Parts: sequence; structure tokens; C-alpha cells
Amino acid sequence: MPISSDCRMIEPPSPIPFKTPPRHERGMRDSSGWRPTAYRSHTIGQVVANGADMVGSEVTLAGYAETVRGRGAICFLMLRDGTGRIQAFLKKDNMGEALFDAIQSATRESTVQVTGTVAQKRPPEVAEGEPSPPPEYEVNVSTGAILADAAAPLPVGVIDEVNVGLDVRLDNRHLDLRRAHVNAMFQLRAKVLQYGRDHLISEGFQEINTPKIIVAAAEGGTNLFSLQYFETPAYLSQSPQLYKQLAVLGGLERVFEIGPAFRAEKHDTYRHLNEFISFDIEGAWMDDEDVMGVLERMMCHIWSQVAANDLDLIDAVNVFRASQGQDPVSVEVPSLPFPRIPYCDAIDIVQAEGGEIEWGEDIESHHCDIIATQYPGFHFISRWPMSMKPFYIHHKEEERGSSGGQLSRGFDLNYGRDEMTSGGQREHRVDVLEQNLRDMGLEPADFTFYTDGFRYGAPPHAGWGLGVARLLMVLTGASNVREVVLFPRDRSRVTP
RNA sequence: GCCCUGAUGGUGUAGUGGCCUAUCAUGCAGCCCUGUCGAGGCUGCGACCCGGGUUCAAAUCCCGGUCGGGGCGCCA
Repeated sequence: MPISSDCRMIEPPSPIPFKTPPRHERGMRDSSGWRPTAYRSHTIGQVVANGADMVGSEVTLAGYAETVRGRGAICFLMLRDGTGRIQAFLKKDNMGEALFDAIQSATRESTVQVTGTVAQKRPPEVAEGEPSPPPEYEVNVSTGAILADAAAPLPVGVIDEVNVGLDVRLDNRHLDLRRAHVNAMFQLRAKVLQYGRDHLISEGFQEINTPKIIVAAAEGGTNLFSLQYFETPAYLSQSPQLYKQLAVLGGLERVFEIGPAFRAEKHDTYRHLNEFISFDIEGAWMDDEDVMGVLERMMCHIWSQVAANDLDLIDAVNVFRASQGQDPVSVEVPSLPFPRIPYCDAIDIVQAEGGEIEWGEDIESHHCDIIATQYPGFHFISRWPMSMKPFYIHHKEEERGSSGGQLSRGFDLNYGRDEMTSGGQREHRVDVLEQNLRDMGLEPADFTFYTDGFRYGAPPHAGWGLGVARLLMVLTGASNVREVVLFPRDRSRVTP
């Protein structure tokens, strides 16, 4: 369409003269500090928030055509960008007829640029006795351009209330993301990572990055994806475990990493993916209790910051939930400390409620359901049997379980039935590490890539790994991790 | 890998052997309308996952396949 070739380019940015209240509209970004760009003089959010002061001034806006209501010689275009939503009012008399017709017949979700003057919108008719809504503002368009046409029909409706299957949504994630509640979930994800970072940095942790292409497993157990690294067979990392420990051994004291982990397991559940983002920390001179403290303080910080700053995003999620007949989610800041349930006590709880489990067996999901009835929020399950933990977990000889089995300093953080975090104090004595390997039927000579790091002095240390998507599930009420992962990778999905 | 369950216009659905030339919503297309705002009115468009079988007759029953959903297992 020739019209798209003459879209208006904006002069270079000037200082922003606005004081925008944060988040004027549910789920929209605060753009009060955003500068003009080549394609717009203002964000829609800036005009919506400052409309009263801007009446009569000319603005150029750009966004997605959410709806186009043609009325013959006039036309209402609801324009949306990531910061807000505003009505553009087009009158055939006020602009070129070809442009008017082009915009009036634009398909939904086409991107459109308009230039016009800000005006107060005529108030909608309200029923007798109803209060008039607060004044709103619109743009009386004098010129514009269609930047990119959207094909019709859309595979996923952006404002339709029809519920769309997850598979169709993920195949069209770029469109799915335009939906308010989905967009809000990913804003929340960024906030959770931001607040988590803020908190760890405030406790002296520094951010690191570790390699994801490795030659040997950083730890045993799970299956790895193999690949060819030039002439060498290699794998994708399943955990930063070894590397964050080496960083601590190297004197970085307190480190964290937010990065991908890959596991070639054929699991197919709402809470597992084959590529996921793991939020890991490791700290020197710490034991399991110390890092549990870091974790619960971080959780508390994240939840209280979301409660203070981002409830509009939660609201956006709840609006959608209400349309689907689901209960709203709420942000209840957890109190400190989180309950600590030693493994032995957890077994007692499950047994007392009729669950079948013996000391030394794993606490499975249906057991967690039982525990969660008594501890519905965040809770630690600590001091697991050494036999159930990897060789690098620390133990103290004298700490024995109710049946006499060796306990470890490994712990999990659960919420409800789901495991959020696994962590523990690490074994820093190389001779004990090697004995642990032998106890588990493994050959120390096969693990020198790991144990060699411990031969030159090692601080006692501890750490944990947190599944970011699982945390988001708790915060947003999502029932599947795929909801809160942009482009999830599971057993049957490698695209888009 | 196991058990259960499902596949109908672009999307979400109704439909338990003949009443299906397939329901409804949304969508899409066209027309009318110079202030709509969940716009409205009118007219259209568009679907039974694939292959085989049973039957006079299959969206519907059977078999196989493909692809989903739920539960579980596997999973530091």
C-alpha cells in the first residue's frame, strides 16, 4: 500500500515535559520517561495521562489497530501500544479520502501511525442516575499511515473473549502476547527477576555467567542433550552447579546466575520443560540455614515489591481470570521465617494422614498435597536423607534420621504441591566428596573434573537453584509453566 | 514409557447412527449510518484430523495412524 511509504518521521528526542502518574491503565507500562522515537512524538500512555494539558496540541502516535468502527464518513480507530489505548477520530472531510478509506478498512492488529490534535472525547451516554465517567481524550486525525497490514482473520483473537487452546496460542505466541493478561504475565516475570536481583545484590551477591556447553556432566543423574563441539562431543549444561561452586572457591564469595538449563528427560507435565531458566546462588562460609535465609528474604522482597508496585498487572491477570470463571489471584506477602519441616517430620505428617510412604522414599506430588494442607504457602523441607541427595551435598556424621539413616544438609522449598527450589550446604572436603561418590557406587576417578577443584582449599559453602517459571506460576495463578515461558521447549515443541 | 481422554469453519463450541443441506458465539467480507465506545442494522463466507472397515445410511460405531488434553512415571 503506497500510503505506508509516507509515514511521518519525528525530529530527534527532546526532554520529556511530562509528569505521568505511573500506570494510568491496568497492565500498561509506565512510559512517563520515554522519549520520542522516529515513529511517534508521544506514547499513547503519555497522551492518556496528560490529556487535559495537551488539548489542542499536535501529536503523532503509532500502535496496533485494536478495533476499527466505520461509520461511513467518520471512523473510530482504537489504537493500542504497550503503554496505553486511545481512540483516534477520523473524519472524511478533514483528511485525504484515500487515506481515510485505507484506515477505515484496515484489518485488526494492523500497525497504524496517526497525526492529529488532542481533544477531549465526547462522553458516552450513561444510564439515568449513573455517574459520568472521568474525562477521556482522543486524537482528531489529520493525517496518518498504515505501517503494516495484518492478515485476516487472526489465528488468535487479541481482544476476543473466546478461550484459545494453549497449543494454538504457543504456535502464535507473538499474537498471544498482545493479549492484556499475557502481556501482564511477562511484565511480572521481568519484575520478579528485577526484584530478585535487587535483593541479592543488596546482600552482597554478584551476578555471573557460566558456560552452557560442557564436556562432562556437572553432576550425575539427569540425561543431557549431546552436541558436536568442533571435533569434541559435548553436552548442554543441565545446571550451573559445578561452575558456581568453582566461582565461590575462587573467592568471588557470593554469586548468582539467572540462566538456562537443559534436561533431556521425557517428562510431560505442567511443571517440567526441557529448557528452563534457573535462578541460582552460591555463597561462601554459609550453611544450609544461611542460604535458606537468603531465599526466604528474597521471596519476601519480591512479593512485597510486587504488592507495592505491580498490582495493576495482577489486576490485568484477574480480569481475564474472571472472564473464564476463575477465582482471582492475590499477592499475599509471606511472613518470615518460612516453616521448616525436617524430612523426618514430613514423613510423619504424610503417614499420620494415611499416605503410604517409608523413611528413605521420595516425597512425591500426592504426598506434597497432604503436607500442603497443613502448610499451604511457602515451606522448606530440610535435612533429607543423604542417600537421596547428590554426592556434593554436605552431611554431619552425628545427624541421623528416626530410622538411623544418615541425614544431609539438603533442602527443598515448596509451595503447595510444587517444588520451587532445591539447595543445600555443599561438601567442601575433597576426601569426603570422594567417599560420598564411593558410597553411591560411583568411581571417584570418573569425577575428577569436579573434585579437582577442591584440592587447594575450599570454603564451606551453600546454595540453591530456583525454577523461575514455577515461581511465576505461583504469582500469576498459571496452571502450566508454558503460560509463563515466552517460547517453551518441551518434548514435542521446538518451535517457534 | 504407562493409564485415561479428546480432535467439527480462523478461534472456541453444540451435535450419542437417518431429524445435519451441521448449532451457537466470535471472526471475516459487503452494504447502511457524520460521535461510536461490548456500536447497531441487513446480507453473505467459512468446518466434521488422516487412512481403512461395519451399515441401506457414519461427524456419530470399529481398527490403525497423526496431533492435542488430563493424571502418573522418569526427573540434583
